[in-house]
Amino acid sequence: MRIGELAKMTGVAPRMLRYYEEQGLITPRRLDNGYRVYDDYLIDRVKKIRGLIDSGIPTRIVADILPCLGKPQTIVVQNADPELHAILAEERDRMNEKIHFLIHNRDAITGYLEALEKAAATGPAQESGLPQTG
Amino acid sequence: MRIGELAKMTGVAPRMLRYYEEQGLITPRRLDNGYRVYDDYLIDRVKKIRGLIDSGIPTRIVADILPCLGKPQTIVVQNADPELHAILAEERDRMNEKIHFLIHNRDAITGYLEALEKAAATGPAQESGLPQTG
DNA sequence: TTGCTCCTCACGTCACGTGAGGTGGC
DNA sequence: TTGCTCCTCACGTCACGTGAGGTGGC
Repeated sequence: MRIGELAKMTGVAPRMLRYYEEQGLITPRRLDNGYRVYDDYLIDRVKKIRGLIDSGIPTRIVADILPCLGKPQTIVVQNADPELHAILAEERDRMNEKIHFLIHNRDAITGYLEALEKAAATGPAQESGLPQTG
Repeated sequence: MRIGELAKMTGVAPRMLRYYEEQGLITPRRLDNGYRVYDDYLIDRVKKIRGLIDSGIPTRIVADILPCLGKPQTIVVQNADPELHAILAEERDRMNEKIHFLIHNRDAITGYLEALEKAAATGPAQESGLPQTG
């Protein structure tokens, strides 16, 4: 499949797929005309890459983590150096913090939205209590 | 309080506090020597700013959302234009997606870490099954 | 003076977005 | 030819990090 189709399958823009290639996260083959060709298994890989980057993990660490997330049967744990363990544990903690923060903020925004809708239903000039952030 | 103390209280680097000021999110007073002075209530505000930016909300939208999250008793819902409602609803949805993604990735990483630790306990040369991402 | 904090540029980085200008295939 | 996709530069942006070079207060 070519870059446009992979972009549609994953929701990741072609520009970003080229960027991830530049960062060494994916290495598609090329046709004679220079067009990139992607195998089907890369759909999953790209989604994982997006998930990790979205989690705030920089590309060079994504490159370390990726082999841990694919083809579980073939991962030889012995190969994992202790440094990777530390990196992963740190990232997990950071992700936990982020999850809590996100939930907190989402609830605050949801509360405000509900107040807005209630106000719209009962008429204008209302005041709103809402959950506190911080 | 000065910038260094606020940085300690919030975990946000002085450079970032100056950046948020540049973006119009906080406006500290100044001493005669040019030093920034922050009131106590800004601790909370800075934490909220961090939370929102960490949620992937850009500073110019943070500026819109901030007044909704502080001093709940005094928010007059009437003042909120429908555009803000749409922005907030969109952000809430985005945050929900992100939360799910983060939880999924965290679980995958946690699973791998557990496999690593089990392998370390039972000896080397083990293989690891782990939860799939994607 | 020493050591700490603060200040303002100002350049670097990382993960993007967005063109410009050109080619390939139906 | 038209319309679509693809290509490679290459500059812009946003939220930062990291100095350089200098000042203020104990």
